[in-house]
Amino acid sequence: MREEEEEEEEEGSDWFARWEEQLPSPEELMPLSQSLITPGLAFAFDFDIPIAAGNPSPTVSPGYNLHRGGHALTSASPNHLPPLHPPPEFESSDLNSASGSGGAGAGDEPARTLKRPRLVWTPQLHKRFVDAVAHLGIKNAVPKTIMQLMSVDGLTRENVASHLQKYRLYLRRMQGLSSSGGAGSGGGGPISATDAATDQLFASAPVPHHFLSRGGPVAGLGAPEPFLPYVPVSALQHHQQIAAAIQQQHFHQRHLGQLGSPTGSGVFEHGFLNRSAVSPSGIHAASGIGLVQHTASPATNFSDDLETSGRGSNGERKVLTLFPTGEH
DNA sequence: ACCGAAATAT
DNA sequence: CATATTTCGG
Repeated sequence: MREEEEEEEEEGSDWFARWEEQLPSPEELMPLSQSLITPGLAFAFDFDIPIAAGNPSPTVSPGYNLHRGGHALTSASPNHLPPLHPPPEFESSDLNSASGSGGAGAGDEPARTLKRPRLVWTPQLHKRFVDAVAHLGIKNAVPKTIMQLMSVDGLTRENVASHLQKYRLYLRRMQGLSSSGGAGSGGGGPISATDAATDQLFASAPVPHHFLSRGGPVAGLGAPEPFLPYVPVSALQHHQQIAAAIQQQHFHQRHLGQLGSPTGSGVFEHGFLNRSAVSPSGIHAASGIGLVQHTASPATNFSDDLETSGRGSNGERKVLTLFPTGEH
């Protein structure tokens, strides 16, 4: 059979291996009404009381609401391993579905002045973003399309647009760099420090060859492929979102000073989409989620590909460097 | 209405 | 200080 030029997923991305088996219909997940975050998961972060042990309360119904209390949580521990007592079975539980379809019109949750916390772009998420863009072609890669292709719940056009903006700048930067020999210092560098930092994120994802400079529609085909699995969303998540919750609270622990490393502690701990959309439906949201079932592999699936920690602690900026920082 | 970049907020 | 969100213009 044909092999697309898929990006070979290294380490840990098993879902790629069998994604074709369960490949869900785009229509199924297209409707981003499902709340990816299951209530149970929500509890996950609710347990902020680590080890507290007690927590025998599967009773649910606490309202996954993330309390914005400031509690430190595992902050000191470099080890952000997922708590081992996560909700073993996060079924949909009850959750006030009530309205469900009955609500009909107007049902949508206005979210009551709920401000969206802050979306954290994780390498995984970014990866998806890049993949989507790659398949769409820079040309057609517009926020809306990308957003739809990514099929990530909670992701809004604005989110993508913003990221896309940065991404483009990033690409531009690299392009220009190669050619300009030394240049650089002369008129000042429009170089924003941001670039350097963003690099680490962008570097995490392989940049599709032709991204630089030209971006044509993928070979000009009329019917774009189904893109890759839309599913990873669930797989990607898992404990990460827990971290997200943490981050959500206010965890902004970066602050390294001018000499600190950008990747300081906690930068890579960010989580994932933390949006508990609270979709009333919740019914089988599992459409695309629960497919981790008949895979033969026992433990696997989720694997954290995040590592890059590299925190030197020595005060030297450690940038992941997949690309030469362009040392000038 | 949407994209794109700047400005602003966290 | 770095990032993400929001605002402004095309």
